[in-house]
Amino acid sequence: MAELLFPIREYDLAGTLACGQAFRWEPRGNPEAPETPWVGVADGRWVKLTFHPGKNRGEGILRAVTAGDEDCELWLRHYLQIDADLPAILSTFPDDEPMREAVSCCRGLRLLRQDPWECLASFICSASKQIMQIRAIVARLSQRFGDPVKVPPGEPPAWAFPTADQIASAGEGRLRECGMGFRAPNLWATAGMVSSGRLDLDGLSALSLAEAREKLVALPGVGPKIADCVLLFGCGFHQAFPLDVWILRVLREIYFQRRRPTPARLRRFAATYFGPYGGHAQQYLFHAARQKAGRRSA
DNA sequence: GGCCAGGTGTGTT
DNA sequence: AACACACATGGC
Repeated sequence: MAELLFPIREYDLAGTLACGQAFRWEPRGNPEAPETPWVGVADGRWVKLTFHPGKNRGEGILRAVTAGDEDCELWLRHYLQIDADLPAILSTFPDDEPMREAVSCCRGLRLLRQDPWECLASFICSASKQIMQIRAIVARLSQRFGDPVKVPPGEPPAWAFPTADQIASAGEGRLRECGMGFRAPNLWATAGMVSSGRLDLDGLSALSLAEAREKLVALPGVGPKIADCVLLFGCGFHQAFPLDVWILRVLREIYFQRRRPTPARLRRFAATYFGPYGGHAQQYLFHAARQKAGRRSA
C-alpha cells in the first residue's frame, strides 16, 4: 500500500471520473460532495483517489492510495494527466458564448489518458447504451473475465479489465451473458483482431489522426464515433471529436439554430471549428449538456 | 408499453 | 450523400 500526493490547480476529480470517458470509477459516498473518495481499477491497478481542496479557489491536493508496493507516481501522472496545462488548453477553445458557458459549467474537467484496448472494448459496448448501463456491462466483463487485482486489506475484491486474449477466449455467447446484446459479436471479433496482432493498438498514437482512425473503423462494431473516442481518450489525439447524439444536438441547437445543417457540414464544422484541442472542447460541451439535462447516471 | 440510450452495418432513393 | 431500419437490453 502506498500514498501519493499531487498538489494541483483546477482538477475536478468527480467530473473527470464520472463524465463518461471512463467507466470503472465509483464514488465512496456522495459523488457531489467535496472530498468524496473514488475507487477504481485502471491499467490493472486498484486506486483510491480523493481531492482535498486548498485555501484558494481551484487549488488543492490530489491524494492517491494504491494497493501494491510498486511506485505508481509516473503511471498516475500519465493516467490522470497531472501535468497537462489546463489554462493553455482552454485558451485554444473558440471564444464564443456556448463554449464559455460550458467551460464555466465544467471548471476543472480533465481528459484522462486510458489504455487503448480497455477504451476500445468499453466503447464498443457503449453503442446506443446509457452510461449507467455501459458501466454495468464493463463491470460484469471485468469480474467474469479479468484477473483479480491486489486491493488493500478490508477492501472488496476488484478485477482488471480483461485483456483482448481473455475476451477472445470467452466466446461470443459468454460475452452476451454480460447483457451486451448485439454488441457481443463485435466485441468478440475485435478482441480477436487485437489479440492476434492484426491491429497494433499501441502503435496508433505514432500515426496521423486520419491513418489511426482508418485502422480503427476497419474493426467490426467500430465506426467514426467510437474510433474518435479511442483516439481521444486512449491515444492522445486531442483533436479527435466524437460525434454522439448529445453533441449532435448541441451543435444543431446552439451553433446552427434552425439552419438544418447536413451531416457532412456538421462533421466538417466539428473537425475544424474547435481547434487543436477540439476533443477537450467536445468533452466540455458534452458534460455541460448532460449536467443541464439532469443529474442522472453519475 | 413506447421511447430512448456517448452507434454501426446494410440497403434504398 | 442523405435516409430508413434492424440490432439486444434496460431504465424511465
